[in-house]
Amino acid sequence: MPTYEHPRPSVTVDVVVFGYDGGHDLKLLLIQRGSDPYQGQWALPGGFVEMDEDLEAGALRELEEETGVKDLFVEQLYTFGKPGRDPRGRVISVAHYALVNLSKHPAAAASDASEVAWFSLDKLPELAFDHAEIIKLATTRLRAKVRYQPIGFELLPEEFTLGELQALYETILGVPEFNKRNFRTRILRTGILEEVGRQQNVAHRPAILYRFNEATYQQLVEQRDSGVLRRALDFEI
Amino acid sequence: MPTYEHPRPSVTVDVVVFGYDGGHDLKLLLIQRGSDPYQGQWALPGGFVEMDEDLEAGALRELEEETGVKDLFVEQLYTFGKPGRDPRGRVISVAHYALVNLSKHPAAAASDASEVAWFSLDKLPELAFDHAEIIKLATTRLRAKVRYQPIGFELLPEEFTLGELQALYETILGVPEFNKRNFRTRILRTGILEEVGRQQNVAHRPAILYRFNEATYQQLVEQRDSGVLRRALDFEI
DNA sequence: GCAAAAGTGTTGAGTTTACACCCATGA
DNA sequence: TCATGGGTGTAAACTCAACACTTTTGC
Repeated sequence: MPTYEHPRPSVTVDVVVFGYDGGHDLKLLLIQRGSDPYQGQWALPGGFVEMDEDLEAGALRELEEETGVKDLFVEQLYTFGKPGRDPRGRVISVAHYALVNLSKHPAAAASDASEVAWFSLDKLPELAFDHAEIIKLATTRLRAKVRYQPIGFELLPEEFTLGELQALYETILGVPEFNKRNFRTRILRTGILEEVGRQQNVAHRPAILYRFNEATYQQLVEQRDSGVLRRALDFEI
Repeated sequence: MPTYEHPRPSVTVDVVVFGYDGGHDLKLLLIQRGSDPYQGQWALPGGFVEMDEDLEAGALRELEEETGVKDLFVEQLYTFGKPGRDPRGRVISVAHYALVNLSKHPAAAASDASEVAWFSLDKLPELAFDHAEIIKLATTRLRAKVRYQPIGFELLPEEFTLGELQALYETILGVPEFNKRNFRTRILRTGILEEVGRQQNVAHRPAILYRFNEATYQQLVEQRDSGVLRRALDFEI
């Protein structure tokens, strides 16, 4: 059965971009739609995938075209394909999420789309299509993932203090504040942080600056994969 | 920009079906391709998605058409879209994985495809397209997921003993054997098992039969979502 | 000296691991 | 009575959570 006998849906790639600037909330990058459907409404950056590009590459391309933001961590999230989710016809969207540190990637500049802005994750505007649902799933995934994989580091500058790291975790997970002592012990125990210096010119004891050590992390992952199952299972729930 | 201005890729849904029959290995359901490309080679069940059907529904439809297997747990896995993964042109595959207990769903009967068979997961034939890669990802996901979500129950009959459950976990995770005492304590502590009787006619002390209690599980999930974060984070690695 | 945030010691409660043992059944 | 798998008691090792305390800086 050759391909051309089949009706073909359109395929888009959309990106949920989380940004962090050290504050007490996560930001989300949205664009204002310049044309119908949903003209004038806010939506996720994204667009139709090209015939000769990988999905992730398409996501990054659309993101740069529409918002000017590039060079960030991106990962596939889920594919949304319910018939009727787009009034133009059958459109299947391969959704991605991305993480970015706002101090490295300054204010997104528009080009394709009429407007681009960062919104606080808990003060989002009304969204086009099923994008609210996509964002909800991305948020859930981010919260789950940050607890067992060091993706949080993508949201921080190259060098950071343990206080900053802890504030980030509290922000992502939305918990009030957890015990400093125990947070430090846990993070440092993993060995994935590397000391790189000390804070300067702060009106308190200067904190040690750390950097994420990817090599050590990879070692840990391999150790785990190649046996030595610490706990057989863990219905943490 | 209306949809029809864009070139459209084809979209397929493929399913990695894991089966378990109580033995010491997991099985995988494959079909032998009846036409080119890859004619005669083994491949995942799947096919082109219809214009008016949901992705998951398409996966289940193709699965039933090609193998006769139906009524099983299915979940989206990942979308594979590298250009060149299908010699017919741009084909994007939304891969799913499914779990099935072989005693409930007897030998798959062919219809569309020329042949259908269950293979042991560690003795797979050469596979068409990038299906080996898809299976690898599905296996990784299954192993990860079974450790924190009770999906294992989909692979067992309605009622089962703790011994059977433990054997299943050992099979999925590929570990030699873990401590009986501790496995039992952990599973029972969660409260998601419900006693339903006792084994009959076995040449040893009859085991208690259990059933998975979905209601209790849902309660646990809600408890977790609505606060009471037991551990703030857990770089288990 | 004071405020502010960094960083540390410690202890009781709780959890995990490991091993040894007893139990009920059919053959 | 034996073999087989089901099921339990428990103690030492370890981990977690919580709290109070000391340190270092700029002003």
